[in-house]
Amino acid sequence: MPTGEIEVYANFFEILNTCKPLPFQLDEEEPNESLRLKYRYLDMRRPEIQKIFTERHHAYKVARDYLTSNGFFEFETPFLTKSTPEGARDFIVPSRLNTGMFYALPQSPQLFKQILMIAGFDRYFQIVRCFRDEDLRADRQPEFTQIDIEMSFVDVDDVLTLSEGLIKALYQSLKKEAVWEPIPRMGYDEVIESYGTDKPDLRFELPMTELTDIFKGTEFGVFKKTVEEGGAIKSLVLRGKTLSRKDLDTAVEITKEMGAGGLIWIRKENDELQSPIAKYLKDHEKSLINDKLNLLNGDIVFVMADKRNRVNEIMGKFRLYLGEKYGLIRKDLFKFLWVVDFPLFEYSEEEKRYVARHHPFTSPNGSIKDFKGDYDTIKAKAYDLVLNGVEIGGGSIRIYRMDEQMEMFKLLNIKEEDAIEKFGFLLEALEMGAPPHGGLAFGFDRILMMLMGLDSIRDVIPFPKTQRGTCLMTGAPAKIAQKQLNELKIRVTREQ
RNA sequence: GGGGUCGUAGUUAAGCCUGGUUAUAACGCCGGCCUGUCACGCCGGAGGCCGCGAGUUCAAUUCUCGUCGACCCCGCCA
Repeated sequence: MPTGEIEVYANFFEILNTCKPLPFQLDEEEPNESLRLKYRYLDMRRPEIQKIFTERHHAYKVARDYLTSNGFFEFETPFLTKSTPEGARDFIVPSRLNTGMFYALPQSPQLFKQILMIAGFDRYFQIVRCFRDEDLRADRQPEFTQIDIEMSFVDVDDVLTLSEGLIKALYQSLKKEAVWEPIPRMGYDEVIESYGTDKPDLRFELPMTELTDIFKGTEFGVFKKTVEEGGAIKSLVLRGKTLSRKDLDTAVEITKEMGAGGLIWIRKENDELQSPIAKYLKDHEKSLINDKLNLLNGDIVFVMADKRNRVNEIMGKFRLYLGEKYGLIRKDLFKFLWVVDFPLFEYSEEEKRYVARHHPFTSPNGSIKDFKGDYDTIKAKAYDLVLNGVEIGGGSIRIYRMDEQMEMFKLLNIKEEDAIEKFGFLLEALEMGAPPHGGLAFGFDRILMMLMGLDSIRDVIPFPKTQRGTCLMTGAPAKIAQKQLNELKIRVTREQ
């Protein structure tokens, strides 16, 4: 007892097991992570870790209760399934009974849940492991858990409303705090133009303001060129902070490291705009900048000019840098945001073609048959839920008609025979009275991590992998016996 | 594939920048003492290929390069 107030008088005792000195002490400072992972069972005895996993347990229950009470049925879908093109790299499992053939572990149960809609179970959910063979990050593991949801006869609004109820229930369970106002929604285009990313951290303001129009007739070479070439000139205004000349130079340097051609700063002091490019700025330009940005003395404006998507991308990163460096981020806040109206397609530099931004079963806004050939502007009925700059969920309304789905494959340059080979079962099912349907999936581990205020997804996973995808406790992955390889008719041609 | 941080007793750290005595501390471990413990106390002790391998140097824990491992980031993650 921590209080030391209770004493036990024993009449008899028996030692059930003994304990060697532990490789690290549980009540002292945390040992380094590799030791914690090697002896995960000892690490997990610590009260902080016990708390994490009891909370995780409660969160499963909250999700199951919420979805069950909303008429959802829980299913299990196969882990040994078929590799699908597009998307993340699959984990592969060789088949012994079918030599030379391979299963793939699912990146998500996407097609199965659509099939379940066609099977007449109008509301499906599953708390399911997903597998993606990509490089790891602080918030990414090769196997992770999703709360996967699919509903029939719904549109975007229905899915968002239902999902919002779930996230609020989880929030309440984890934060022990009553729930807040509706989660705001923003269109993808607006989010990108304001924050330069599709997952903005709204714990601080600092949106970008576009100044391109102001510089229509500028004499400053870089800006002039940008305007002529159809680029964008955008600004961030840092208020109430004092920056030295060195701070400003550092800021310029940072953006260059991020890939910017350059960054201009303008400072308002004594009602004057100071800047390295002040001499190129005409009076009316200065006053337009001043008015548009409502500048006060002491404000610092950072201006970048480049191709539009480049400015957005780099200023988005720079915004985060400023937020972090100048303490603008309110760490105590939880700022949710629905990002809606994603583009249907995006151009893949690697493949030199347009690919589905979400996945190839995502419904466009309207009929695909109205597509006029402009891959860049067509929107999808796809949405993401963002929390403090991290994507914690996403989904879409699906295509539910065979002809539309085939058209989609055509636009993605996927040959008909390939489509049939890969997804024939889905296409066939779509022809047998498939209802309109859609859904989403939450990243369960990420939600737990965020709401518990932890920095790593590994902290909320009982037996996580290291950044190189190994398990320090079991030693996986490992070589297998020659006999096993023989049974599978697999030969290893090159070892590490 | 690329960039970065870290690696010193069982554990957590200091020392390294600026190379040179016996590599320091706390906790843990071992032994002794203590008849009311409960973060016990007191006394004593053991414990180190300073991740590994090269190089520079009269001399490397310290400087350089490589390598292995953990972590962070870029690419990648529909």
